[in-house]
Amino acid sequence: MSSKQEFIKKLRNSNLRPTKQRINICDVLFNRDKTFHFTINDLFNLIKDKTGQKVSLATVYNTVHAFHKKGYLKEIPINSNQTYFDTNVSDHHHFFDVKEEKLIDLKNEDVGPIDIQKSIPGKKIKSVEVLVKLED
Amino acid sequence: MSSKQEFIKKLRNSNLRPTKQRINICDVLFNRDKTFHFTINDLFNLIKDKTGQKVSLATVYNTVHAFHKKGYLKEIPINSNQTYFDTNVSDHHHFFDVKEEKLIDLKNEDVGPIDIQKSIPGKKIKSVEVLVKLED
DNA sequence: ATTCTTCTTTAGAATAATTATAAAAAACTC
DNA sequence: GAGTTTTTTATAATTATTCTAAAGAAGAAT
Repeated sequence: MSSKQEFIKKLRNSNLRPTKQRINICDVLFNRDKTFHFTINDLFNLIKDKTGQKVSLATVYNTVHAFHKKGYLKEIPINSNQTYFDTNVSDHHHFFDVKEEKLIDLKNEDVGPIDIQKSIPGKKIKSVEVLVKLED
Repeated sequence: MSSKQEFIKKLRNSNLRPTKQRINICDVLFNRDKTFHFTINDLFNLIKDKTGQKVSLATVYNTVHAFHKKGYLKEIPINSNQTYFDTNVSDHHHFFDVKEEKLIDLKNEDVGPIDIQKSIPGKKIKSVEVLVKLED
């Protein structure tokens, strides 16, 4: 299946029609080997750079949120003025280089199993995220 | 030592003069048994409620940031439009009840040791934070 | 205590990320 | 192709946070 067909499938699954703009967003997001960490603003600029076509900021927001809701993108819990997303939606953790404001993946093996020994009645665990901040 | 004397000490250590406003902020922050998780806006409103005196938002921001810099407050990495702080500056982790937008402390024993097996040349680990999201 | 200097408070303006709006354009249905 | 629904877009609105500058309070020196 060509990557364009995959994009269309992802969009349809997310209840989005496959428009030119959204295909361009997909092209930047999913047409890559390695995991991709980004802010909306990063993505907005990369679309212009890579596809030569401008997509409005509102469309970028809407599309990213739809993908996030569907599970094609993961939001990374981090303190920053901007929200960070990750195309790697598997269960994994992150380094955050505070100085450079850059994220680096940590494989699950790099951290080992995390066993939460406390529970809250009526609540279940949705996710466990480890953030390792790095300094020089 | 009275709590007021402690507040003054904390303020001096943070390079802040002990003003009436800042003492009121300290009163809400540090005059309590349990750990306190808050946003700036929470704190701003609690000062009015508890002390009956209004402190300007700018002063709350400035004071909280000075305490954070000095290590009297800890910032909690979490995805939210607002920044969360914690008066418990010891090494510990958090539950986050997504629905209620509420944080709950996890003792270190509740999580167990976290052994990061990967390292980045030239960088050292500043902190390791575990965030466990809860759902119903 | 008085004067002088430095720091602080404050309201309001500025900034920046995000969300909402509504009219024009594109996609889909028949 | 005609009609309906969705989408895009520029722009406005919202919200958290930071900045600013003038008036007030704290600290130091006398």
